[in-house]
Amino acid sequence: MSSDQIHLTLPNGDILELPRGSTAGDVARAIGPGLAKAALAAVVGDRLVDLMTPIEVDADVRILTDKDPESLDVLRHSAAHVLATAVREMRPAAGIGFGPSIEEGFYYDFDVEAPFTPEDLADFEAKMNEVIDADYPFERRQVTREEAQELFADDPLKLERLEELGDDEIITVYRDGPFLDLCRGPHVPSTGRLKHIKLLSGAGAYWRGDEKRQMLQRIYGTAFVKKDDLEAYLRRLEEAKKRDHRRLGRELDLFSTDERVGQGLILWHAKGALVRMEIENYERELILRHGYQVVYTPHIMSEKIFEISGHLENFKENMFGAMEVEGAFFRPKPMNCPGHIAVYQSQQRSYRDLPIRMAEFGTVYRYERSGVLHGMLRVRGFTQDDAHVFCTPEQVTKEVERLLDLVDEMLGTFGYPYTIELSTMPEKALGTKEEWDEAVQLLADTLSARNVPFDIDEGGGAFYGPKLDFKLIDAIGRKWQGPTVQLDFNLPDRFDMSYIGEDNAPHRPVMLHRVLVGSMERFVGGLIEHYAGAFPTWLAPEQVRVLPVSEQWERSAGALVADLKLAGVRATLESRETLGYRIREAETLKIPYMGVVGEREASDRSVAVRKRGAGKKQEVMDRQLFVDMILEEIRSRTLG
RNA sequence: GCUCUGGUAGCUCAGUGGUAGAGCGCAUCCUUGGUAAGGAUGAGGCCGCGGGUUCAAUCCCCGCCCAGAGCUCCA
Repeated sequence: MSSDQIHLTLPNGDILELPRGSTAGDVARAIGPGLAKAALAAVVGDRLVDLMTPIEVDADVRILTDKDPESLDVLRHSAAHVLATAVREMRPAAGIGFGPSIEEGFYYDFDVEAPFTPEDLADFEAKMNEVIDADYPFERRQVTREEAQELFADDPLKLERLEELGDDEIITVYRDGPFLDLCRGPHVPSTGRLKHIKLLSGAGAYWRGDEKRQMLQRIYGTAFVKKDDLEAYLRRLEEAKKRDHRRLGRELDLFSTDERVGQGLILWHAKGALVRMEIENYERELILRHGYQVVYTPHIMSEKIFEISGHLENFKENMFGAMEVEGAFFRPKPMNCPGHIAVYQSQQRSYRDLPIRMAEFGTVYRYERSGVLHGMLRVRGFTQDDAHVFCTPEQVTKEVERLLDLVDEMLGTFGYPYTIELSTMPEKALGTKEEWDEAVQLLADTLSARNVPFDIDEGGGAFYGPKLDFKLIDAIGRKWQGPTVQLDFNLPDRFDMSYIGEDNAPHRPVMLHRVLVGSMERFVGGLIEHYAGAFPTWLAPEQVRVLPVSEQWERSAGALVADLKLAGVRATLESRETLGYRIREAETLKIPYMGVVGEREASDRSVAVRKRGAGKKQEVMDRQLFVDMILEEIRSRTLG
């Protein structure tokens, strides 16, 4: 076997022998002209590379075509270069920053005098299509540091990036037509391989994401292999817009904000409050069944307790300022844990008392910078369905398991599939590395023991402990922050918490923080989008709207409303305007059921039931059956 | 907080250096309807707030407040 040959193993097990330094493109050509033409990139070993990168050692090689999901990343990264190509053609003075592919597309940051207008984006997109039509090959070239410095002499941002590259790193540049970029790759073979691109928006972005650095102008776009995929993505953006909880919140009269009240503070209207109340009632019933006790603690507390808890040390920038009362300082609480600990410490605890599972719908206030506020999803005052489990070290695993069950039951009720992330020690943290490792291990073991899959979020823990984050997946596939379970080996120390053990000596309890919905505000905001405003009957603020065909049948219809109300169903009577108008209105308001009463129904005490979204497919049924059906639907919290 | 964009009737939005319009909604009247908009009439505006330029500002300029798209950060 000669040393200038390498052996490349293909996915089907075949081994190709090629000269050392051959590229993945050569591999594709060796396999066949069809694949050579279809190839976009390749995976060599475990590395994603382009077809121009030389291969120096024996490896497994897999050629990627537009059928492989990995090639989408490459495609989008190349699209970012094509964007920069277009921008540089039209604005030669534009400085260039970074241009990576991201989850749903790509962006490129430019250093320009003035922000881009929507018209600019349209022009750039047109230019991009010219670049694509020109089908410039992407040329990869390895260069020395000195060469690179010369090539990018006029691009200070690129020079800065170059500075950071270690001496042992390979420096490569990529050219497509007139545009040259410092870039690690990989790229598709030529610009003509990009078929379906779309520029989406422009916005400011700090250089290197650092708010102390200059603001660049970022252009977001996306690219897909297939036209259908691009169109489906754009449709999904439209769908997301339609579901926007701020818009539905107003249209359905669920909540509002008021600048006189202040930024990031939610006014729950009667209908929104009903949705929240149902969730709270459900959850209270759920947790009492799961062995929790419910407490209430004050909204403001003396600063002393936040000194003990470490919040003034670690969370101060998120806390509202102090208010002075008779020489003492008070603050709105940013978390509920200190209050719960104080309840725990109101008496001496025995191991026989543990575990104590203490819950509260606790309203907390956090100072959030104005720019991050967003509808109900990011606010300054919110109510957490907070709970703390105080237990012995031996009980932790069991308690975590119980929490997994609780979360599973709760999320099932709302129809959310979910994934789990385990977050580890962040930079700014209380406690020792050993305590953290122990806690992380315990959580991981508990999940593994039940065969629950999870991802690791390195450094994503809260400052006081590692956590499990449950990510909800909504009806259109978006991820939302869901329940969290956090282990805390720190607060018990800071508060010097104890319980008396079997040995008649004091011991330190373990503390678990957990939320299910997280914040009522964020959860309801998310639910509005998940259900697109069409709440399942048990949550719907108005469950049944009864419509007499004409005012003549108002008495009969009114009797039905009375029956429904008596049974505990939220029902209303609407008799103005035409029947068609009222049906349209009820559909628009996404009321789950309409009950139409006319001559026929009045005479035999029935009702024509029209279900939301079902159009003319209605069912005439006995009124008692109708009431029972609704009640059962509410009782079982049926979805959709 | 930063960059940009916006703020006109309850909502969605037009509009102009000479104090303002549409559709929906709302009110009243007519209509008494059979499954997604019946008709007529009418009310409703500190044109976000403060200052400046101007004979004159909703419009131009400055500051502030609020909202939106992002950046950074989070339940």
